[in-house]
Amino acid sequence: MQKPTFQSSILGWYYRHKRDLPWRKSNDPYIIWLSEIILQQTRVNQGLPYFEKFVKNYPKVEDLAKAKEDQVLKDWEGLGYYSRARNLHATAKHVSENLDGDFPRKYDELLKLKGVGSYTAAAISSFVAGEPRAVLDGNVFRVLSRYFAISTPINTTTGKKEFEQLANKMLDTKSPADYNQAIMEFGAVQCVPKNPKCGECVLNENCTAYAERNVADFPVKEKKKYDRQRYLTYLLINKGGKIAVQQRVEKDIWRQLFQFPLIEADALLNPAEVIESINKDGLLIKEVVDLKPHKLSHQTIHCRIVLIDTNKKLDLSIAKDAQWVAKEKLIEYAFPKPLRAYLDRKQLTLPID
DNA sequence: AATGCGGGGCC
DNA sequence: GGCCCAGCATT
Repeated sequence: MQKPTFQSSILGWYYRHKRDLPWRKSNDPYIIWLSEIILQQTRVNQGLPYFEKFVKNYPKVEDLAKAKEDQVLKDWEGLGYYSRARNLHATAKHVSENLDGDFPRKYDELLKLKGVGSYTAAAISSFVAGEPRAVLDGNVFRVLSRYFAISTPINTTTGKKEFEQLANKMLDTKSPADYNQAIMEFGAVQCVPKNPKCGECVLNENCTAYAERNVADFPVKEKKKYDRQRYLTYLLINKGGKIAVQQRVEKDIWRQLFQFPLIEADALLNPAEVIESINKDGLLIKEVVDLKPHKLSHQTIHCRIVLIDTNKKLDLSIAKDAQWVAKEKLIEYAFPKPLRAYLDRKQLTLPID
């Protein structure tokens, strides 16, 4: 039985090598929850500044509950997976209004919250209440699949079930908080996806994949690949110093973020096609800028910005539901990454007019 | 059971 | 260019 060895080795490694991360200083379920939502599918270094920002701007759950949704989105701008921010806000309101501000600590209660799944519920309940629930994230999948040389694909239902059982079996129920932190930290720092230094690993004596010299083959994952190409021609319409801005509402990427009126088609539109498609004369196209293709995990977005001058009398149907925002106020809106990057660059050079 | 959802860093 | 990351919700 190698379970005690596994546990003590990984815990010992953790106490020697753990990084100094701010959320580890807290035992407040609200603070831990903030960090966990931010870190979903996100590397620690990328999430860190956002965590600091949210703790500073919203020190208590009531502060987050009171905030305007668009402000929460603005604070989340650039972090991606924006449904996390919407669920974050909804849950803060729920806890503040229905639970008397008392943030849940038990696994079953946490699981009911929007945006909290089995991983996050296990993490919070074990960290703040010592509940013996094993976390199962990308790190744990990797460590366990290598240690036991398990070939079941981790992104299948059977794989998830098998690893969940194994993870709970390996859990050190005497110190679930430290053990959960330890195995994730171990995966993030030592048992890394590419080129792990197995020669100096505290688990290498009993690691099956290392013994078989096929560490790189784990974890096994069924790959599904397709890369959708999308073409967004944005109309940056300037009417007397104000810019047409609209909010995305459809169930699609960047929902609830802001943008300029756009035409999505099978290709980017050239200026003549833009004029034709909005069916207006008297527009002055001043500039056309193509952005570097923006790669998401599942699609590549090709963006073109067409700068257009118009006048007060012209009523463009494409900007019908838009609000007209002064250039200097654009900074207050949460934009998708490529548009924010464009606006930031523009800011450095010359005004948008 | 499968799919969609962001952005960044690494190789 | 592909892979992966302190996953979750929806269908």
